[in-house]
Amino acid sequence: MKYDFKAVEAKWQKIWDEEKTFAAKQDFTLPKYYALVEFPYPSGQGLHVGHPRPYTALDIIARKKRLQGYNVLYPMGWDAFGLPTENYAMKNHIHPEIVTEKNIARFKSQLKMLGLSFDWDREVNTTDPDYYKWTQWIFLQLYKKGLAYKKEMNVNWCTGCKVVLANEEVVGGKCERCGSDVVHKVKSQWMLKITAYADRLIDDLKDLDFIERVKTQQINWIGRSHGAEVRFATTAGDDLLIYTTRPDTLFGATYMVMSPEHPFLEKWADKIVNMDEVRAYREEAAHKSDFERTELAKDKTGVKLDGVRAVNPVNGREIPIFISDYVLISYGTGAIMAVPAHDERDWEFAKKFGCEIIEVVKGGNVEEAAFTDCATGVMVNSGFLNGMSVDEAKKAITDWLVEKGIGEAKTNFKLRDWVFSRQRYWGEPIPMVWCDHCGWQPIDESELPLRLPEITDFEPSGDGESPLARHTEWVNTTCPKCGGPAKRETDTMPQWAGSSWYFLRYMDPHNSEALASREALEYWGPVDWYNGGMEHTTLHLLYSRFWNKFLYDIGVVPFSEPYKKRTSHGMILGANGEKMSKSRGNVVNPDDVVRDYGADTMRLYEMFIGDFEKAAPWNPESVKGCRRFLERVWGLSEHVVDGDAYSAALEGAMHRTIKKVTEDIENLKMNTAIAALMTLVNDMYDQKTVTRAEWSVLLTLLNPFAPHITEELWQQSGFEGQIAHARWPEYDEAKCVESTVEIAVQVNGKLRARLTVAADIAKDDAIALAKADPAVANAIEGKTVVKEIYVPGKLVNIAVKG
RNA sequence: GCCGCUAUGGUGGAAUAGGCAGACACAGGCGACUUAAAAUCGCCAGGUGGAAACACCAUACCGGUUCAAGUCCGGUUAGCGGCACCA
Repeated sequence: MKYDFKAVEAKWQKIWDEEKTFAAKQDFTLPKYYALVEFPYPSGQGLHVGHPRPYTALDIIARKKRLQGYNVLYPMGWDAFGLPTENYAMKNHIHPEIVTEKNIARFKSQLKMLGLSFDWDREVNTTDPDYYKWTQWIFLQLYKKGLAYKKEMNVNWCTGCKVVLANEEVVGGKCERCGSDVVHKVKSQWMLKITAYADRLIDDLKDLDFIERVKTQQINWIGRSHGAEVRFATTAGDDLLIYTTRPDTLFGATYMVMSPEHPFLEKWADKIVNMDEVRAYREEAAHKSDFERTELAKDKTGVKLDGVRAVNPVNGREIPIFISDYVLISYGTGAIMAVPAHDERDWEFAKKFGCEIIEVVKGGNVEEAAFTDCATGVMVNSGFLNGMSVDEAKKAITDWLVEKGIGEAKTNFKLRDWVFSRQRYWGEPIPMVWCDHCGWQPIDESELPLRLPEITDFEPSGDGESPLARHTEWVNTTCPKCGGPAKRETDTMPQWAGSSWYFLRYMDPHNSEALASREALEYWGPVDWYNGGMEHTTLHLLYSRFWNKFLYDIGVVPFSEPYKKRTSHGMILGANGEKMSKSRGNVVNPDDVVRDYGADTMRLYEMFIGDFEKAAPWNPESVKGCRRFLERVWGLSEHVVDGDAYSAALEGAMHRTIKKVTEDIENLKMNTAIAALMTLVNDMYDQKTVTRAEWSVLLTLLNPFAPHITEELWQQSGFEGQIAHARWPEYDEAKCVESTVEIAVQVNGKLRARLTVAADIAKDDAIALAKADPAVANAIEGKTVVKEIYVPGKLVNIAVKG
């Protein structure tokens, strides 16, 4: 019979659907496994060949775990709020809700076509009011704990999307999504206090099984540094507070620098003689874009304050104060002590402005360059610190500062609070109300979900106001506190809101009383294995860890980290090795691949394409090889003979393959697992016959990769039930080794012969046999044997001299 | 600038913990079947030289450790990613 993949795949997809074969069981006594892939944004373009790579990989994990007896949760849903849908809706005059519905239908049918074993009864959709009710509920809890606040501030404004962006969404001065220029704008914004979790977001990474680059990227992004805050007296009266990571160099502080935006400048306006110059500089700095500031990084500019000086607290010396845009108002205290001898930026500035350079750590030549090595230096010119190492001095000076009441140890972070307002329609309404008497008030939880009003004019106004602001009938409401007239918040939440907790909803998706029941959370959580893109490392992944920790702190969730394990897949590139894109004309459509070769071939190829973590180019020719392999498996069914044991010829190969495939799947090495299965099939063809025992094992091992064909062959071969309910085969370690092995014989590391010997041959016998080989004898003749090495089962190496 | 990762045939990629480099495929060559082609099956296949046996060279480059290095160490180059005036 011919392998009719279309009929086979349609048949089994229908059966799985009708029988709910892959639904997670409600039996909380079974061992559980929660496998998760990032839910997609249902774009208008439909599925891309990149999507199935992680979906198939975790599908294989999920299917294997089921065969191993686990109750598996492998869910899927839709991260459906967002700008592309809104933009498409505007262009085509269709409501975003309808666009979303259409896109989801398309995505869903494409995912089903791939035979992915998702539990479709647990599908979630972030734009469903029953879902975003809980997104809003979490926001209210954040507000009640003081972790959501509204603040007027300088924010990133995308000129393309006409919307405010979080720091995480700005890449190299451009919008992460559309690539447009990002400018600064002062706006009143809802903020989430992610910085309150900065320490824990770093420290708790330690015990997680995340790939290393994810951990380092999050650590870098959070950017923790340890140092001290020190108060410098000034002749203006106010003390100037600074932050430094090098308090040990305090004796070398020869001037100070304030950020041009520092609030003291205006306060000191009557004392600063050259205030005009200061204001002019500030004006200039404000007009520089982020890009310009970076470009000019090398060339320091600044203005010296005339009329105000600071006092170095360690020696009472008066030192000058400058303003310069190399000091950022947003980090630390917005002012620094400058130690030109031991900081490159300060050194450069000092050279340009003729400031004094005092060496306080010996080890370099501070006239030539700043000496920044902390490991080897010894303190000099530093009073009571002289002779100490840098580390000793840091501790000693910090103690001294505390004792004198002029400073203290301090930890700082690069991480900023999360800008949480977006001036767009297609997002969750922020459930807050402004009352002129009572200020910001949360709406009552009983009023959730606060639904998006049905409007037709959802174009952004461009003036920084949300489209919702135009709808006064929705905006005007009453104050939940005093009952007086009030206005709703018209900004919506960012796209990252709904995805910050979706993994929790899957555990109990239809619960109307809570985001999920306690029992479901306790049983299913945390996620055992989460795979997703590296581009989400400092966005979704960080945000969702933050929300989960918050929900843990308020007792809603019983685990403090949402994901035990995190892996990441490489991109699938076009055949020319470039990123797939319409403009490059190298896009491969999964529909075409499935139509021409079938879902099983597509799945197999996606896994066989290469190292899962690395990018790999799509090779249309190579797809055929995977199809050919499945044809060979199909053809093998004609060679099946009775026999409930392995044949002698294949026994070792069977055990080895089971071991290899079992371990490789667990290590995400799907490509070598498939190679092992190919080798086994080749061996089976060499044997001409396959026993039913061997056949059932082959089908089971292949099932997670190619579920349709294996299900069909299982049924045709008369095995009981569905293969989806079969048991994963076991292997016997002892039977994985062969009784005879081929070993290599080297002379001075050079291969001279190969010998077939008993696997358990003694060292002396192996060496004697090796020496008896003519080629080896020839190579060692007349020379002195210095050393003889025997690596069991691998090789003999004879080292000779002369 | 700082931190991290990567480099293997014509191609994608294998190679546990230092132990036969190139598994498994793709593309290619030769042969069988066929009127022919496709499909399928069998064989060959890192490079150079040689009819062959065989020899030499070979995991980006240079050096080191070792009986033995793709793997470990030092240096260089190229590419990718992250951070980037964060005091």
